[in-house]
Amino acid sequence: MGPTASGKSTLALELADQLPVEIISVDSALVYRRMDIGTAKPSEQVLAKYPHHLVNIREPFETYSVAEFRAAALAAMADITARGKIPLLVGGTMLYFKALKTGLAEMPAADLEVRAAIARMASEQGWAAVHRRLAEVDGESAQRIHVNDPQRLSRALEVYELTGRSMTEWHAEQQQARLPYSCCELAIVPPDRAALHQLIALRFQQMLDQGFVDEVRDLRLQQVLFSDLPAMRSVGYRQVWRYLDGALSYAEMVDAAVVATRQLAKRQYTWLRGWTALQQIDTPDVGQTLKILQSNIILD
RNA sequence: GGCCAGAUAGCUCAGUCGGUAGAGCAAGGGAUUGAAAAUCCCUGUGUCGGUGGUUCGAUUCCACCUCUGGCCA
Repeated sequence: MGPTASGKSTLALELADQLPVEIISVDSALVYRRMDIGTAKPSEQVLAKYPHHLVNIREPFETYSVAEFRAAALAAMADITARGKIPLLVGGTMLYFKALKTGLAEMPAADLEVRAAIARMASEQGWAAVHRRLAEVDGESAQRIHVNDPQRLSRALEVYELTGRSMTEWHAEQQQARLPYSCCELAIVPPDRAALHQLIALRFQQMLDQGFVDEVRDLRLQQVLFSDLPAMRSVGYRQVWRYLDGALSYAEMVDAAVVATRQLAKRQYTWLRGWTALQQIDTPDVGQTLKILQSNIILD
């Protein structure tokens, strides 16, 4: 684990050179095909040499979810271990790691029709009305979820509409998932935030040099995409989209994208600070990482 | 060189009829259960350009200076 631009991918490849591992990507953006430059996806050559699971498995107009990730990751882990290898989970989508570690309640998947109905209610009566409605059917969730958080309000009400039971009830029933593996939970946590910020700006400039704007332009030409698709809301893609719409100048786009990346990194730090049983390293150092893995008896 | 406008938070700017100031953005902290690179919540930020004057009291009024922009020469 680790914040964006901390060197996770490179470290993973170096580990793969020395250990019998297969990489499973834990990343909500790498799942999308044709979103390569802006997601800092490993090159085709690298992907060919080092098999990556859960990369390039969706079209940009499709959705993905933490539940789909969890199921696919568990399947990949079973497959990899059955072949006598070690799964190496690498990525920065902390909710996915969390779901893998502690499981998910057995609630139904998203339902587009119900979501549309809730969105209609919100546009007609406001999100405060949705919040009041949620309070009627699931007081605990209504208390937990802020009135201004449309995404969570919508989901909580959606679960009730779909099942007639509150999200709170579903959560209460959830059983602790135990992964049938011994795990080493390791994060790269760069101690110098300012240095990481510099790296983030540098990396975005490199993405632009590699033709990131053209990548987004081509996506818009080739597929029917909307700015509110999850894929197009990703860091960088959202800002380039607005630039191509003429809503931002080039300089504004660059600035906004770098800012959004910094803010992503900050949220990742927050996840990591609260992570229990976390091994931490300052830099993506292979030697140090191998030592930590050995002392955790992961390796024989 | 002259005239005009400006100088206030990291940035863009508002404001104080004279009682030492506040928005947005940035930043920092937090939340996070099928959209999570998402979506939210909380919190500061300060020699109010410098020096003098008037005043009980000046960031606010006055003078000079410095810098920036515009116009004129």
